[in-house]
Amino acid sequence: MGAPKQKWTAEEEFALKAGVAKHGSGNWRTILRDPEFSGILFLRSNVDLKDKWRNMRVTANGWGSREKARVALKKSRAILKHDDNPLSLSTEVESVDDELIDYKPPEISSEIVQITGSKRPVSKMEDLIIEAITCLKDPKGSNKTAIAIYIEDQHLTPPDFKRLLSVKLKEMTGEGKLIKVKRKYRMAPSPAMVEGRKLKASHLEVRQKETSKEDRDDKSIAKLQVDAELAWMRNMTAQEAAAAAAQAIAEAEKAMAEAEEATREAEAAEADAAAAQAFAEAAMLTLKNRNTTKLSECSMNKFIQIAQGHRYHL
DNA sequence: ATAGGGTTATCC
DNA sequence: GGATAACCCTAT
Repeated sequence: MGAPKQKWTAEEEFALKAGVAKHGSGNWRTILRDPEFSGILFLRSNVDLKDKWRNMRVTANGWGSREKARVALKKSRAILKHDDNPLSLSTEVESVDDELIDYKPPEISSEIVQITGSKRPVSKMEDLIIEAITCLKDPKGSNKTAIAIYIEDQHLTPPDFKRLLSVKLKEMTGEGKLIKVKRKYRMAPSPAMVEGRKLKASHLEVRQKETSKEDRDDKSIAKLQVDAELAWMRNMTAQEAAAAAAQAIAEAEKAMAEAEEATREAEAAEADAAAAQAFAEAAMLTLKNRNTTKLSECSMNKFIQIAQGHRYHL
């Protein structure tokens, strides 16, 4: 009753080879995060990549199977123990890498960890579905189309994505991970949810504080636009996200004040754009200066979308 | 997070 | 039923 085996496509294999060529064997997570490959390998986890690479390298050689390869390796290790020349093994092993692909050792890249404007890589379809349902937060559940649109919005997806989604939804429903009522899917209840409600309740206090602040006079279109974004933030469920948002709002309002200052001399339309951009920048700065891993997936996605909406990129 | 041993599904 | 590929488990 387990999940059906998902065979690797030629395209996926190619992407894996290219990924190893670029980042080196062993840097599976890095390969997965690379926008160049994430679109193709988005269904695979880092462990999947590792396992596949193992399979590929054993079949690429004379050894027909992993078992034989393992035995052969043990043998050569045993020989090494009594051998005066340790190089005999190392050359042999290195050639394995070189034969399969133009393998480049990982170089120290000084690239800053970047969350670019492009879609984020992920590992598994199941995670994507859970993320979509959670973020859509429809109490009655979300239908397949809504889930598909959400995921396609956030991530690069292959042509047969909808079919894969259908298969996975059915599977997860069968496993009891999802509840399906009238073509709508929602998360199956779990003990952890009790905790979630408490967090949501405590967040209400944060929300009300913010609301009073926003009710200030302001007819600027930019302000309204920002309010819409703030409205979303007030709906965030995760406590961490609420904390981050509160700080982002503080930053944004400061930025707004400055932007409005500029409005007096500039054209109104220009000012709106500047204010909106200032907001995105402030929100992004706030996020960057925080431990972003603590943020919920939903909030991160939404922030990225806001930034993209303002054509602002990290 | 990765490596490697172990297990299961699938194909012949 | 064995070989293989995909998946799982666990130590580091």
